[in-house]
Amino acid sequence: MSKREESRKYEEIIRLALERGFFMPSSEIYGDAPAGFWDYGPLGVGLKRKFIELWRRELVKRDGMLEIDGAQVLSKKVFQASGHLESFVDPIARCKRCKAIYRLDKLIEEKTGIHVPERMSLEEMRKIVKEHDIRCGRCGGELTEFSHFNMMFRLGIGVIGADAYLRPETCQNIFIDFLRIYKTMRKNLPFAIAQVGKSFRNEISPRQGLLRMREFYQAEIEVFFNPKKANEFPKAEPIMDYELRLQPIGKDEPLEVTCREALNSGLISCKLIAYYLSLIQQFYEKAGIPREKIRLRQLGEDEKAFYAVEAWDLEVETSLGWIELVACNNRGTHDLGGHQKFSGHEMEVLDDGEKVLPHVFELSMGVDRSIYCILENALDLEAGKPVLRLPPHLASIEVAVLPLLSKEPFTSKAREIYESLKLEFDVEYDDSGSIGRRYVRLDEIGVPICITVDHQTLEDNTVTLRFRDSALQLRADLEEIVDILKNHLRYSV
RNA sequence: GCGGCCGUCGUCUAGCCUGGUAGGACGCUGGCCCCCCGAGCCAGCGGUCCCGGGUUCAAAUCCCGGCGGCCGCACCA
Repeated sequence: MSKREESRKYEEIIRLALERGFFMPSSEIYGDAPAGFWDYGPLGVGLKRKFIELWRRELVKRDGMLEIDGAQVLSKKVFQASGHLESFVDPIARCKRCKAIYRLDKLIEEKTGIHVPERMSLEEMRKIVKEHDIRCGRCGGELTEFSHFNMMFRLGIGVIGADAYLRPETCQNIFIDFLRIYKTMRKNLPFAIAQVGKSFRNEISPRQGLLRMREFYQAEIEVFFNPKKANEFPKAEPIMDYELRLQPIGKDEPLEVTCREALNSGLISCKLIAYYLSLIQQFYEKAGIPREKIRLRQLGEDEKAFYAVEAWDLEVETSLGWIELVACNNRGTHDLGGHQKFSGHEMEVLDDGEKVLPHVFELSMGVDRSIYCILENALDLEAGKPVLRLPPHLASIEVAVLPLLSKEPFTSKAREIYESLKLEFDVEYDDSGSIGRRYVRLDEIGVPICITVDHQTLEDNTVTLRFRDSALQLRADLEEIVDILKNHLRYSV
């Protein structure tokens, strides 16, 4: 694909999204609409719901996870304990003269070569700036307004305006609810808690549509386990021959290695992690992303989040490069340990008579980014007219019912079929314009099957089924329609 | 946040330089036609010209500020 064709793909997705109602900028009719906020339209909602249903099926249900739905506003202490108040932060300074804003740590490292650790105080940085006479790189002005920019949205609760924050990741609910869930849901280690919901990050410069938003959906899974038993994991046996696409630190390309090989060679630290990496890779294959466009890239020390011990990013290749869709982190005891310390509640649990503070392995998925990647992957521009080749089980509209001619008795018969299907399937009725025009329009929004009422229907109660991906047509008796649809639209494994 | 380019019906765009009634294509709606892959004909709908301010008799057009978009830099726990 040429560079021009690549950028065209992104533009085509945006055009399709705006023109057909997948998603749109929020507050777009007002001039002061801030960047990084997007609304899902009718077709986007359907796609997102089905994507999340697939996640629920292939991860939550498959693995017997518990699911919660937590508050988006959490107290200040939650983020003291999680480290976000201190670490989810960039040190910045401003030029007195030209008002340019600099990342202080980056500026110091660039000018002096001094490595600035995460925890260096503003005072220390101010001292270094003074000693080395670091000035504005643009105009040579003096640096001022040393401060931390925290990327969490701060809120004031109630009349006194008590400090609270919109969660920057959904998983903190899982950690702070862990104790009650453990005590009430009768689970033993290892087990997982899942949650899908909104998170909020005050990005400095959000760009590229659904790929970087200030308000976005995450679907997160936190697996609690005893670190001593991370290799005693019978569930992993059936996937030991499954081939992961791993890209370890220092490699430029992913390797196809079975879980068994990855474990034997020490690429992956334990069976538990190999198992969950397999589940997440399989999930994206089932969402229609070709294997060769998926990789699990290991993150080095400089790239990992402040809480991560071992980190793999599931990435998908698009016209815009490799996009990070899922952060797979071993968070160790960072979170339960932090909450134990700050709340005073003991988070240790009994495992075979032994008290352990569970370790946590997470699969933190970006839903909106995934939706973009699925759309881009599905969009076929080769045919001259765009065709959205979504997996049938992700299509917002599953079936369209069309009278061949927009007149009686075809329309009544088609409406009758539409009425009989609309509660069980996501169906649309369309009688506008010519049949060819309707097929093209329905292809563009990814409807996998059309049912056409034609002359023969009136004689023998059969209809034409027309398939999006092949453009093939076949006749079917109305009696068997429901079975055919169910078969074509079900999750394929 | 910085620099460059840009912002006009749902979409793509002409008009901007050189100020004077916002035009086209596609789409959409209705009708005719009665049609299996964007047919044709007729009629119609659709625009705070991104927002605010300034200059002017007059601003889509010129100037300033803001917001947004794209590209590059930076950022992306």
